[in-house]
Amino acid sequence: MGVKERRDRQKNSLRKEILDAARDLFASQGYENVTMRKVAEKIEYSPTTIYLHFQDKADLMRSICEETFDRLSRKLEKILQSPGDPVECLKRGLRAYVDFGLEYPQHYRVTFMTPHDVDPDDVLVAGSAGLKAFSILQQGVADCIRAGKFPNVDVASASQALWATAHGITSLLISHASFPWVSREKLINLMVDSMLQGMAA
Amino acid sequence: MGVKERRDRQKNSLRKEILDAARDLFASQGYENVTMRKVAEKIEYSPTTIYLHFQDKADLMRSICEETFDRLSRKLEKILQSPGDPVECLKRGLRAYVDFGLEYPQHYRVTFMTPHDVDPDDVLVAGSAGLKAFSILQQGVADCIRAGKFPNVDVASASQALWATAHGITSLLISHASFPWVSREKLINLMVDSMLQGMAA
DNA sequence: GGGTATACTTAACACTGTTAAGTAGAAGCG
DNA sequence: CGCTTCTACTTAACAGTGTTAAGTATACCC
Repeated sequence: MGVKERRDRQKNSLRKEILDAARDLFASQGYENVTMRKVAEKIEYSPTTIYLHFQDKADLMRSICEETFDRLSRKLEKILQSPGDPVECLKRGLRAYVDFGLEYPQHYRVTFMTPHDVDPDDVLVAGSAGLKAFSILQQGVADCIRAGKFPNVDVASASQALWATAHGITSLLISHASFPWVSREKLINLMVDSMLQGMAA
Repeated sequence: MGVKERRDRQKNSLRKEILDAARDLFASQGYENVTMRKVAEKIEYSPTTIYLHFQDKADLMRSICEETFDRLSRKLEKILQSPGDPVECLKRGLRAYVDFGLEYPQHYRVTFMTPHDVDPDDVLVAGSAGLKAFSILQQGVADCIRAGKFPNVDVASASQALWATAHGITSLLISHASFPWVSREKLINLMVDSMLQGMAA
């Protein structure tokens, strides 16, 4: 019964084609400026074919964001589980977070800069890819606390504050790219260092 | 020649009616979910009438955001020019910034969480209302530096870092409202205090 | 009162995401 | 082989969007 398998393979390969085309378009033109018809034209199928593989436009974008954010999660895991001072690891993790956001601004925008929870059902589903990355950061914070590096703060507060810090600079650099920022390096260092120092106090 | 004046008055009053209707709708339903036809229906005019007073939908929203952010600017001016420790003033200013964003999430979203500068011409125009508020904060930072409170940091770096800090928590609370945040109070205090402490070090 | 400017509306365009209905062809089965 | 059924896909259409061009009634000016 290899027939069904071949069919599945074909179906999957078209799904991948759609994802590839959409990823390109979303990254270069932004979610709102990409139409289903544009994606369809790029893969040389009719627009409705996409709906055989994805529920709607948002679902298509979500799939792509999940892929991309999985890469961030893996990178963060590697960084935060590396040996050495946990605070130093955390610092490197936060930097990696910002770098990632700036490397995939469109994905970051859709995942973290767009309101997500009108529907209280899919709260967990909606930003799940992004929230997984956060939970890894949180684990890094927990390591620091366990090592006695952050007295007087709890895991939740500290990790949320550090997330908001990294998100603040990431999202502002994305939304106001042509603002006369000081050196990105300097800014990130100042923020991350100050915040980590605040946790350590 | 009071005729033209009366006409102007009438024209202005319709403009105000449009602004009032649109402000309501934008605040309650969000920019994307408000259509020109909805605004028109609310003021009981035809949709095209709006275009006699505003260039397009974005222009309408921009006018409203400018109004709203002007109120923030005035509030920040009052806070930052009040007597006492400039660092304490700055802290209160940052808190006011976050509170403002949470009070007008839709306005904040459009002004600060949406990319603005595809067109390099209207960089200054686009987020002008919001950027004015930033420049007032920057002045507060300058006061702190002048008072010798922030050694080892320059005005630009410090104010940008503090802006990003306030923006980080504001925008995350807006975009992920149903995330299990720790107490808002606690979070803002932790972030602002840590960052200010970092500047003071 | 006749001509002109003003304020507004109606109709339409080009486009969007999405769905319902239709079609060619392969698969399954006698 | 021949018939039916299922699968992958397309065509046509819907309801809606922001926006513009063309038309209309009314108030103003002389």
